[in-house]
Amino acid sequence: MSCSMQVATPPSRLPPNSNYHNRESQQHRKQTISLLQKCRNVNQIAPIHANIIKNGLEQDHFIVFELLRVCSKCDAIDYALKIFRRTQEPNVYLYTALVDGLVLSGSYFHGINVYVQMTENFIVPDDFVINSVLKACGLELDLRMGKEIHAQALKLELCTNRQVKLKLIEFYGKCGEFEDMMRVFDGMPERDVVAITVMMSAYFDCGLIDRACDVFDLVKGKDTVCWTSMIDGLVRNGKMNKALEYFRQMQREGVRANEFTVVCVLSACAQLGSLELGKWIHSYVKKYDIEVNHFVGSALINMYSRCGSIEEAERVLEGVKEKEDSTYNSIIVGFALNGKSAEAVKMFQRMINEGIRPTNISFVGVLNACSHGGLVDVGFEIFHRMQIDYCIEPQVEHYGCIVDLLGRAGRVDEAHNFIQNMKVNPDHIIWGSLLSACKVHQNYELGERVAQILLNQGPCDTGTHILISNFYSSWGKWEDALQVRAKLKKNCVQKEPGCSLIEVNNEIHEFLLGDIRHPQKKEIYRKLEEMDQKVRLNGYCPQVDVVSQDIMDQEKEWALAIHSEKLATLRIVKNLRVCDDCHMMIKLVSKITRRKIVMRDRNRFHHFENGSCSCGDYW
DNA sequence: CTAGGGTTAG
Repeated sequence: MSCSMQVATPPSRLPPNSNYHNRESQQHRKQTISLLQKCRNVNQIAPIHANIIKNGLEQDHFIVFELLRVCSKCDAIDYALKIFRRTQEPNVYLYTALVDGLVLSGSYFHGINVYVQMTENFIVPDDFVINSVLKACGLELDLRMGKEIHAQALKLELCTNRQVKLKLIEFYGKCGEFEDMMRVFDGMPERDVVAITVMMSAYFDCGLIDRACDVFDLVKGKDTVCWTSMIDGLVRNGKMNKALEYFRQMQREGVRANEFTVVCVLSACAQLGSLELGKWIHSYVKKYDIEVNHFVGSALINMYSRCGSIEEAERVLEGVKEKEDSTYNSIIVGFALNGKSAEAVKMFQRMINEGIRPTNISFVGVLNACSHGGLVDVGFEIFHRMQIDYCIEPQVEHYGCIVDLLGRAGRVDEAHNFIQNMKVNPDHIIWGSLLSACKVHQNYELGERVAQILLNQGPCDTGTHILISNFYSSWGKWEDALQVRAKLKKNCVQKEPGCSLIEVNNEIHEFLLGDIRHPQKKEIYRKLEEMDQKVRLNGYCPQVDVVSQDIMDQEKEWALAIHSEKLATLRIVKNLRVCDDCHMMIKLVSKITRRKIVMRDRNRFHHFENGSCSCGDYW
C-alpha cells in the first residue's frame, strides 16, 4: 500500500466571510451539522455537501469535521479524502478525523502517513491524534513507528493520559512486545479493568491462554467486556468447553451478557453442537431484550444450522430486522449443510430479489449446495452469473465446488478436464474432491493418477492421506493403503481419533472408538448389541471394506461395531466423517426404533428418518 | 461561541 494522499498547500489568507458572525448563519451551520449527523449512507451526504459549498461554508472546520466523520461512518473514505484535500490549513481535529476514518476502512498504513504529514506541516499532536495513530500502528504491526510515536508522546508529556496508556498497551500487545506492554501497565496507578482486558486479548491473539487466564484472575470487579473478552479468547483458541464454563461462572456472578457475549457463546455452542445450551442462549436473548442485530442473527442461524435445527434457523432469519449479506450467507450455508439444496438456491435468489448483493461467500455456499444436491445445471448457471453479473473472479473454493459438482454427478473425466483449464493452481482439496469422486464412481484408473499427484505434491493434511488410503482399500489394494498410512505415521501426522458427542440433559457425553469410560457403559453396550442383532435381521451386514487395515473379517466386524457414533444416538456430533457402515446401520436403527436421528460429521448433516438419510447416501 | 477517544470486534 502506498500513500497517495497529498495535502493541498494552503493559501496564506482565508477569504473573508462577512456573514460569519450573524445569528442566522450560526443557526444554519448548526442545522447543517445535525443534518450531517443523521446521514446513513453516502447518497444522503452529497446534497448536503453541495449546499455547504453554495453557502460558502466549505472551509468551516467544524463543518468539515462533521463531513469527514460522517463519510467515514458511511464507508465513503474516498469522499472524505477528497474533502480533506480541498480544505485549507486543516487543524489537528481534521487530521484526527481522517486518521480515524482510514483506520476504520482498514487503511492503517495510509493513516500513519497522514499523521506523519501532519507533523511535517508543523501541527503539534495532541492526545487524541496520538491515540488514533497508535491504533493504526498496532493494527499495521508497525513497531518502529509506534515506538517513535511513543517517544514523541513522552516529549509532549501526553503519556500521563490514561487513554494514551491504554492505546500503548494495545499497540505493544498487538505487536507481541509483552515486556513493553507490561512496563506501560505497571506505570498505571491501579489495576485498570480496561487495561487488563486489552492485555488478555493480546495474549489470546498469540495463543498464550495461561497468561491470559493469569491476568484475568488479577481483576477485581470484572465487567461484561472483560468476561466477554475471556470467553471470546477461549473460543478463538478452540477451548469451547472451557468457554462455556466461564460463561456459566459469569452468570453465577451476576454479570449481564451483551450482544458480543452471546455471539461468542453461540459460536461455542455451534462448534460443539450443543443445541440445548444454544436454545437457552436464545431465550436469554429474548428475556433480556438483547438486540438481534445482524451479528446476533447470524450467530443464532449458524448455531441452529450446525445443531441440525434448520427450521429454527429459518424462524430466526425472519426475525432479523436488518438483514445483511452475512445473514443470508449464514442461512444458505445452513441449508447446504443440512442437505436442503433447493432451499439454499431459493434463498440465494431471494437475497438477490431483496437487493442484497451476493458476496464470494454466498457463491461458495450456494455452489456447495448445488454439488451436494446434484444440481449440475443450476450450479453452472450460477457459476457463470457470478463472473458475468457480479464480476467476481472465481477463487480456488469456487472452482472446487464445480469440480465437486461434476465429480459427484459421476462426470469425473469432465471434472478432470475442468481442473486442467482453471485459471488458478489446483490445491490438495480440489484433487481430493476428484479422488473422492473416483472412489465413489470406481474410476480407479484416473483415481490412481490423482492419488499419485497428491502424494507427489508434497505435504498435505491428514484428511487427504486418509482419503488416499481409503481409496486404495476400496480398490482392494491393501499394500498401497498401508503404505500411505505408514507414511502418515512417519511424518508424525497423527490421525485424529474418532470421537462423537451427544448432549443429554445439558451435559455433553463424549465417546471415542471402543470407549469404555462412560458410567452407563454396560447399558449402552447392551443396547448396542441389541440394535446390532435387530439390524442384522433387517438385512444389515457389516461393510468390512470400510475398515482399511488388512485384518481378519471377524476382527473387522468388531472394529466397526464399536465405532463411536453407534454408541451415541439421537443427536450426534462427530469430529470426523461418518463411515459407510455406521451410516447404513443408523439408517436401519432409525427405521427400527422409529426415531429421528440427527448426526453432524465433519462436513455435513445427516437427518435419519424411517430408514433413509437426507444426504441421499452421498456425502 | 460551537468538535473528539472507552476496553471485546463477531
